[in-house]
Amino acid sequence: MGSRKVLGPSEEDHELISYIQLHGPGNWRSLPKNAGLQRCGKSCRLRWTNYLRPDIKRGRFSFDEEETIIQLHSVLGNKWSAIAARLPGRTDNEIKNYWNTHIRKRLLRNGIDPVTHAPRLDLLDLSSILTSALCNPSTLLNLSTLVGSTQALLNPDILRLATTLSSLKQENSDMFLQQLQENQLLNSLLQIQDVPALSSQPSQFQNLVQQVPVCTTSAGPFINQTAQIMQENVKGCSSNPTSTFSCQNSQENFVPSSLNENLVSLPNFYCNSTTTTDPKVVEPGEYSGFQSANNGYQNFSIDSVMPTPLMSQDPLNSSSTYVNSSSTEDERECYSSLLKFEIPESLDIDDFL
DNA sequence: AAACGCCGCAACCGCCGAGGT
DNA sequence: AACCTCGGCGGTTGCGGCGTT
Repeated sequence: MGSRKVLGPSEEDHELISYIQLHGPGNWRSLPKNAGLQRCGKSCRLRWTNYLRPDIKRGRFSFDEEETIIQLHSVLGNKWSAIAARLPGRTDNEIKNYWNTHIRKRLLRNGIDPVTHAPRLDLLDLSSILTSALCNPSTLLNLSTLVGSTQALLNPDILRLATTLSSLKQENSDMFLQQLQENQLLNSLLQIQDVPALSSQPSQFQNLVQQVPVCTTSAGPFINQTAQIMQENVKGCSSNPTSTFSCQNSQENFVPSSLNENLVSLPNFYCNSTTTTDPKVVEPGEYSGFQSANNGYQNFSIDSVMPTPLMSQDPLNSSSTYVNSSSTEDERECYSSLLKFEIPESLDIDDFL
């Protein structure tokens, strides 16, 4: 059993299986001695738990399993054994390998940090750009130049935001800066990415958004629109106070999503940025909690500003903001499917909360 | 067709912490 | 408190498949 890429049980495996079938797994340290195996106990245990166990499920991960892994990983982190406990027939090692070779790479390709499951703003350090450009009047950073030079890497909506902020700064920089600092709009914009925290404390975030007053400067309409959008989003996320994770949709076909119903929503950045003219139609009964609550804002929204998996953050493929509905393999990778998500009933949420 | 490089996967190793004695 | 056993995790290894040159 020492050689790799063993597709079938070796003679040593048969001995191990026979022994465990007779005596049970029991004491792994004494097992190889009792079974006459030239292995350490740990090696036997790993071989058994990762390969020889009769309930091991072989073959490619199903899409449901993949979704479950992503969802559980977003909550549990690298606790592979805990994730494996929720995936019957799959081992922690198998899940870990699959994560590292497939899911992790795909999340990275889509601009999602596989560790935090948050959008990777390091690809576009918007916070530092905006802070530098807007909160430090002495800075002579030409944002337009910067935006132009990085245009190929950026999401169009982010470009629009940056350009708007840049022009507003030029038109009325002092007043806008004052408004910005007073209202902490920037912080609000940046904090919105912390969706788990937002979801768990929607009221605080709503208060923060509602603190944004009506503006009378040239930046006013922009800020008002932003605040309105944020409020729309927050309403969706906070209208169900009993749902810790859920992010309610404003659409009529909203399906309540609470842990009590074994449904767990992905963080908000998994939401579809429905900038397309043909938004995903969610059938009644389908889980729609991942959809953006700001469907009315197709040209500008917080959701569309903040990177999502549906926005290709891949510098090599930044041509489209929309869902890539291409090949079969890519079809599996299409995060639109993540809009529909269900945790198996066996999942004990309380265990890891 | 052969050589080469890349990638996926199964398996292993070292370290560490938890729990029991 | 010290020791032992077990289990978990991150990282690595090595083989085989596949595509490219």
